Amino acid sequence: MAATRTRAVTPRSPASRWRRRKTERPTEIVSAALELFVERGFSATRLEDVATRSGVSKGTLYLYFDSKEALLRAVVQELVLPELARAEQIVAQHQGSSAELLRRLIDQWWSVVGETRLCGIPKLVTGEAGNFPEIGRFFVRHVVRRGRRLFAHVLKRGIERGEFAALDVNYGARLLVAPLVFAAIWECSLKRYDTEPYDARRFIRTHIDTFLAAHCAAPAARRRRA
Amino acid sequence: MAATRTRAVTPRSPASRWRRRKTERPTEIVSAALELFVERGFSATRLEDVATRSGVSKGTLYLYFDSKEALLRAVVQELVLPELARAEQIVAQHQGSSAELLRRLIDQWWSVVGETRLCGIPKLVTGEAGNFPEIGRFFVRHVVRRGRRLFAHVLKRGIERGEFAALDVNYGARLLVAPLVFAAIWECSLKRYDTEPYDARRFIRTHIDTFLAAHCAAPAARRRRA
Amino acid sequence: MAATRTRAVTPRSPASRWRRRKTERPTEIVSAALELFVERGFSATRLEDVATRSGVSKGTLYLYFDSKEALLRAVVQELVLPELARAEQIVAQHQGSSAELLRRLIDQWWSVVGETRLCGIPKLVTGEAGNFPEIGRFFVRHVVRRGRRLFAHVLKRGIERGEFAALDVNYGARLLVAPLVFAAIWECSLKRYDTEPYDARRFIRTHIDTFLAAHCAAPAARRRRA
Amino acid sequence: MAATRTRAVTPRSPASRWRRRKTERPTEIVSAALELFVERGFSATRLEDVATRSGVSKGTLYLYFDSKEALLRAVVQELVLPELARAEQIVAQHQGSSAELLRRLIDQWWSVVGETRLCGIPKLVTGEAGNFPEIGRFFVRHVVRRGRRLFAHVLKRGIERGEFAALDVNYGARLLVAPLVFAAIWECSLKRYDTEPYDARRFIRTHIDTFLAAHCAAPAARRRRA
DNA sequence: TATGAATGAGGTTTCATTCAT
DNA sequence: CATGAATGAAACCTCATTCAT
Repeated sequence: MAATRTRAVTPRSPASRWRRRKTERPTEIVSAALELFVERGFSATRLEDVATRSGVSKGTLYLYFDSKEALLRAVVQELVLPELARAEQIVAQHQGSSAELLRRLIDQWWSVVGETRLCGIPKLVTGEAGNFPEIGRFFVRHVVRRGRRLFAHVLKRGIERGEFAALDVNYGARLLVAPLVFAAIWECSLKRYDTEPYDARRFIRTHIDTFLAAHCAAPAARRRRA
Repeated sequence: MAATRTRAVTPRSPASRWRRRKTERPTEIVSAALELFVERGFSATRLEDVATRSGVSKGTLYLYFDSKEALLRAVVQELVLPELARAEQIVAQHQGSSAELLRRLIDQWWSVVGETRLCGIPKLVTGEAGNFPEIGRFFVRHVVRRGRRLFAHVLKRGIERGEFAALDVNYGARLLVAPLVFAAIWECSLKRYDTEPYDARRFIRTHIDTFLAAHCAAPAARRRRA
Repeated sequence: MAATRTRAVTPRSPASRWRRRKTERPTEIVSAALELFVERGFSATRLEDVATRSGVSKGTLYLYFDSKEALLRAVVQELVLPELARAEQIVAQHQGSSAELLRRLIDQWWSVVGETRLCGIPKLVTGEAGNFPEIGRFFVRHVVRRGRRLFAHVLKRGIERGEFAALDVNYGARLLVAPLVFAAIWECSLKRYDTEPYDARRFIRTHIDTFLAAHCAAPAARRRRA
Repeated sequence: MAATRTRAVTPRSPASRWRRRKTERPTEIVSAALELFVERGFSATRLEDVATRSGVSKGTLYLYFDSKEALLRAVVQELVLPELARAEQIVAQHQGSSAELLRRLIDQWWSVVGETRLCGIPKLVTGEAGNFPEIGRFFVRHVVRRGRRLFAHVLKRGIERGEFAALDVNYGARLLVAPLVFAAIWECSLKRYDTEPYDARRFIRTHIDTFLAAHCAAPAARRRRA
């Protein structure tokens, strides 16, 4: 067994180097850092590789970020928060049933997290939270709780509208999020080693179907249990 | 922000330092390694700390493990497989309803994984699978699939006995496992930074209740438990 | 008895420490490495000493050489081959008698090998050939055989011109080289412990005189020189 | 390129272990040490390998030798001196011509040095003399000079008997020894990498033939030169 | 602003030596 | 006498960070 460390790191778009403007630099660096942090983990990622992939020199990184840790912080801050804002907008603008809203929200989640590079964020943050408390605190406060509150809000809306059976929305929201996060972590870690058939979309559909089947107030069978 | 790196590492049993204990040593080392790998991540753990915590010298580690990677491999192999075997035994010996079996299995899972040091294994393995393919392959083959098969087997049993509604047991098993793994990862990563009320047992109960509410075929069977 | 290991290693040119000199660095490092490898042997030489003597830091070595072995390879390649080429040129351009050519060749050999730092190369290579087969193969192919061929060529020339008595030029060439190599090894190993009178030049003259006395075909040719 | 370090070291005669008596132990250890020092060099030889090959434990080595260096010293002392004594006896007892004596001496030398494990002694000693002055001094005083004196004595005998032309016996002796030592070093270092035809006996015969052709007083042609 | 050569602290790994048994 | 588990100093090598250009 040997750590897979020698993978070459190639610049993403060498052709466009000459026309890159300084304002875009930090974004490109953060983007390259995300990819490498996710691929290799924080400690195993060398800043030289981040530099190479973002098409700058090692020294340039320090013009924009004070340290490797600051780069990790920037990754979380700049790439995650905008998506959360968009999700909140969806909720704010939604008109139809709460079940439908939940489905849209979860679909959206998977589209922007599960199927993009953001996919690795959960693995990255949970992995490094112990060593970098500030990252952990920031992520819990500005991402985890904000996301949970969003789901809790939708659940509350559903209960108030008589669509969902009563339940503790705190735990309900956590339960809605858990398989999504699990799927994201799976996607960028062990999935590659598993040969059994797996379709992430179908997994997530099974999840939301199960949740709604259990908690939608409508069917008599369900109400009986509650 | 600074990485929390300088936490002192204290020997677990300083009294037993100078006795030859060839058979016990590897277990102690593996145990210390698990704790540190989980606390700090694989790369960030220094072998010197593993040595200190297990009460041996740096050189002694190499009497038992060829490399840091081999130590990681041993951690997974020696600490996880025995628990899986016990879970399989529970299933093999169970007599009552499948819903009951599912609850017992999940309770057991949380008792031995969620509430012990094993809690950190999922975070550890998913975090390092990318850099150590052999670990990833081993874990998928001998832990993930074996565990999934166990849950799938129980679901199949329930369906055949008319207790559960028909469903794809592959995805059903994955859905059963997901919140458990999520809870374990949460437990040893971000939980410490979240001040909102959270009780893991209750989260897991919400999960299994939801699953059974959605998938139990006969209302009668369900009502009996409630 | 104690190994003489703690000899101080002083930088060769401390003044030039902080100038960027990408092109000169490798040469300086190789040069320092040769000296230390010869003084102490390959294994006993610490890279830190090579760094100190060449006036760079430990890390800088790895900007230019992948490993300690690569450094040994560079030493052989960069310092030996140029001298061989010069010797071949002497042979190609020589006009006079073959005996004269042999004398010139051997004088030259001693001037550039026996009396310079290259003196230690035979000891170094023969000592490490067992542990580093690639070094051994390289040295045999590109140095030993090429040198032997050069001497064999001169012998053949002499025989064809009727200057030398017939002899197997393969063994003749080996016999010409042997005392040269021996003298070089002696020079940098045991000589320092021997108090008896010894003059390397005279030893080598004795050698070539003996060889020519035995193999020159025509007494006339020989007497002319005397 | 990688150092060939992982060669297995196997005990030489595992069957006879139980009947080994303590007086033989040191000899066996010294013998194993010689082989490994020659194969791998002094530094690269691990005492554990010496222990394994001589069929004892690592700790046992220290019952007989104070340190690794002491072992090296013992190797030289115990394996070389007896052979020198035998050579001196040959000279003392010889009756015939000096040329014949020289041939016998050189044949003998090659039989006991060139074609046995002693073959590696020159490489070993010249390689380590720099790091272990005591070894160097011992070897020069008790081996090199004693051997040289032996050859010088034979040359003097030949000159006095009118068999050899006059020559400085100091340099003559050195010249006689040089190709022998060279051949021994070649044998255990670079020879394995050279595919060209080579027969050590023939090389040595060429050497002694050349020497005698040059220095035997008999032929008129030779005397003229002298 | 951007570079990249250079640094040096700190990591993993090796192995001569010790010592309780 | 003999063992071999244990040690810890020291080696090779890495990489976040600096700074002259």
